[in-house]
Amino acid sequence: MVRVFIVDDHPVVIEGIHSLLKNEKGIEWAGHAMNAQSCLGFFVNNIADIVLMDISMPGMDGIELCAMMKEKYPGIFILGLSTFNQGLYIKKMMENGASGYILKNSSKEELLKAIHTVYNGGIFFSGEAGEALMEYQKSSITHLPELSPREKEILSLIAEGYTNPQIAEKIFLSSFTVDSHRKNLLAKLNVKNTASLIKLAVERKLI
Amino acid sequence: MVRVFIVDDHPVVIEGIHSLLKNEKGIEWAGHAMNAQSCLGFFVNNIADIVLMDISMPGMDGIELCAMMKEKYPGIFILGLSTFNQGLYIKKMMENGASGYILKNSSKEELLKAIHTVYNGGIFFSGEAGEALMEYQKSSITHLPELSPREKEILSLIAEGYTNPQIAEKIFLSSFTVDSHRKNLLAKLNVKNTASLIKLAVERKLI
DNA sequence: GAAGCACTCACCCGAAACAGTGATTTGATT
DNA sequence: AATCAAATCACTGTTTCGGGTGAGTGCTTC
Repeated sequence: MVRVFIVDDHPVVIEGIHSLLKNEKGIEWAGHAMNAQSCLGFFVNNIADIVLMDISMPGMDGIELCAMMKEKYPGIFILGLSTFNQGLYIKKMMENGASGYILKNSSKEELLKAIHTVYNGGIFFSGEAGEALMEYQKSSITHLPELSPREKEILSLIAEGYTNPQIAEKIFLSSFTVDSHRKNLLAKLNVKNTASLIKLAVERKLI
Repeated sequence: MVRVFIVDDHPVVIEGIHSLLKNEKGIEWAGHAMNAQSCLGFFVNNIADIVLMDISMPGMDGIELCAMMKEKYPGIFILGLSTFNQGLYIKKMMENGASGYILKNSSKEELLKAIHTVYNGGIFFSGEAGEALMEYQKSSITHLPELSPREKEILSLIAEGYTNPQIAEKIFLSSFTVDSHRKNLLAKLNVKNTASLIKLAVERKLI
C-alpha cells in the first residue's frame, strides 16, 4: 500500500488527482495540503510514502519545500508536479532530492507508473519533462554569444530565404557586407553552414 | 448541446458570461477555471466542446494553455477572450490552434454566434482585427505534404549541417541521389533554399 | 497492365555560399 | 589618446546549392 500525499495550491488539481487515485488498489490517499506550511504540519503527526509536490506555490515554493522535506524525512520520495515543462525548475527540484517529475496533465497510467517507480527507489520523468530537462541542460551548457543588432537582422532575413544579394538590396548594403555578417554569424555561433545556422536560430529562438 | 467551459481569472467575467448563457437552450455550462492549471485539472476528468479562454492570465497565459489544450485534446475548440484588440496575442493564439476570438463585452447574440460557428468547425472573429487575422489563419492552416521516410532522413541530416557528398557517404548513396531528394524537399515544401527549408522543418517539427 | 510513387542515378550550368585576407570608419569605453 | 567592437566594403578562390532534364527499377494500386 503506497500512501500518497499531495501538496498543491490548486483545488482542481488536488481533486483531479484524488479522483484518479481513489479507486486504485495499492494506493492509499494520505491527504492533501494547499501550501508548504500545511504540508510540514501534516507530517508532524502523520506519514506518507510519496509526496506529489507542485513546483510553484504561493509562499514557499516546491523547490524549497522539497529540500526541507528530504532533510527531515529522507525516506519519503518526492515527485515534482507541474503543468508545464520548465527545465530550470525541474533541475533544481532534482538537485533538492526529488525522485522525478510529472506533468499535471499526465494520464492516469503515467501517474501510476511514476508513483510505483519512485516508490521502488527509481527515478521517473514523464517524457516531455525529461526532454525539457535535457533541452535545458543542453542550452545552459553552451550559452550563446551575443549577436549585434545588424547580425540579428541579417539572420532573420536569411531565415526568410533571402540570398546575400537580395538582403543587400533590401537593407541598402553591399552584398560583400552582408556576406561578412553572414560569416560572422557562422563563426560566432560555431556552425558550419546555413542549415545548422537556421536550425540553431529557430531552436534557440534567436529569430 | 454544446458544452461550454470558461477559463478566466476575473470572477466578474465568468459570472457575466455564465448569466448570459445559463438560460440559453443548446448551451450547457460545463464549468469554469480561474487559471491554466485548474483548466488542465478540469479536463483530466471532464470534457467540453468549447473553451472560452482569457488571453492574459497570471502564471501560464492563454497562449501557452491554448497550445497545451489543443495538443492534448485536439477535438476541443478554443475561443480566445480579451477586453480589447491585442493583435499580437490574438495572432499567437491562432498559431497555437484557437478557432477564433471575441471581445468580453460582446453582445449575447455575438457570443452565441461565435460559439455556434466555432462548434461547427468555423472561425469567428469579433472586432477590427478580424479580417486580417482570417487571412493569416488561412495560410497557417495549409497542411504540409507528406514526406517519404528517405526524405525525412535526408532532411534531418541537412539540418545537422551535412553537405550532399557527406550525406551520400553516410547513408551509402550517390550524391546525385541525395541532391534529388533535396530538390524534392524544396519542391514539396514550396521553399526556395536551405535556410527556409530548415526554418520550416524546425518550426513545424518535421525533424 | 497501366499508372503512380518512392527511390535511385547522371549531367550541365549558373548562382550562391563559404574560406581567407585585409581594410576603413565610427562610436563607445577606458 | 588609445583601444575595441560594430559595421562597412573589397577581392579571390573553391565548394555547394539549386534548376532543369532525363532515365531505370521496383512496388502498389486501380
